[in-house]
Amino acid sequence: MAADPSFIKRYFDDDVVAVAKRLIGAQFLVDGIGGTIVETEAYTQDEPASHSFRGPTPRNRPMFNAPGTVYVYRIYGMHWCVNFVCHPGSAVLIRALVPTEGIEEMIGRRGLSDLRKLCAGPGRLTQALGIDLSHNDRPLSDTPFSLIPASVEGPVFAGPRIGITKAVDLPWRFGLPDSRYLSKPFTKNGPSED
DNA sequence: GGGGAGATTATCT
DNA sequence: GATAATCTCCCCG
Repeated sequence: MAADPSFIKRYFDDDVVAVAKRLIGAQFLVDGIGGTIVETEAYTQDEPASHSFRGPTPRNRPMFNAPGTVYVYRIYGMHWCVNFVCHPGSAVLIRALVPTEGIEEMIGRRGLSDLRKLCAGPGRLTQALGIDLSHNDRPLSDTPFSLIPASVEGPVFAGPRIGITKAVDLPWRFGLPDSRYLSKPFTKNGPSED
C-alpha cells in the first residue's frame, strides 16, 4: 500500500538528522515485504563522508531530487544500500530492520534463516527486501514502497557512523539500543537530544 | 565471539 | 589505480 505523496513530502522535507531519528520505529516495506526500522544514519552535503559532498554527479543525482526520493547505490562492488532523500543533498541511510512481513520470502533471498541477521546491515536488508538499482531515484510515495510512521517515538540512541573514514566524529548514527536486530550495538553514546 | 582476508565493481583521482 | 556508507567465511581460542 503506497503512502500519500503529501505525507511523504511533509515527513522528508526537513533536516536530515531529525528525519533519521523520526524513521526509527517506522515500518518500511517493498512489495509488502520488510519490517520496522531500528537503525539509520544521516548524511548531509556539508561533510566529506557524504556522497553529495562534492556536488551532483551521475551517481548521487537522486540526493538532489525531491524529499522522499529513494537513492540506491552499490557499495564494495557487491552490495546495495538504500537511502531516503531529505533536504537537497542530504539523505538517510537505512541500516537495519526488524523483519516482520514476508519473512519466508526474505529467508529465501538471503539464503539464511537467522532472523537476527536477516536485515541487520545496509547490504543485508536490501538483499532481503529485493532492493536494487531498479528502485533508484523513485519516490517513496509510489509502489512498490510502503512507509508507515512510528506510532510511538521511543528513546533513540546516537553514535558514530559505521564504515566511514571521514567526518568520523559526527554522532549521526541513530537507533534503538536494545534491539537485537542492529548491524552493531550502540555502546558509548547516550540518547540523542531533541 | 572476535579478528582478518577476500570478494568484486562503480566511481572518482 | 585506489577507494568504498559491506558481508561472509575461516581460523583461532
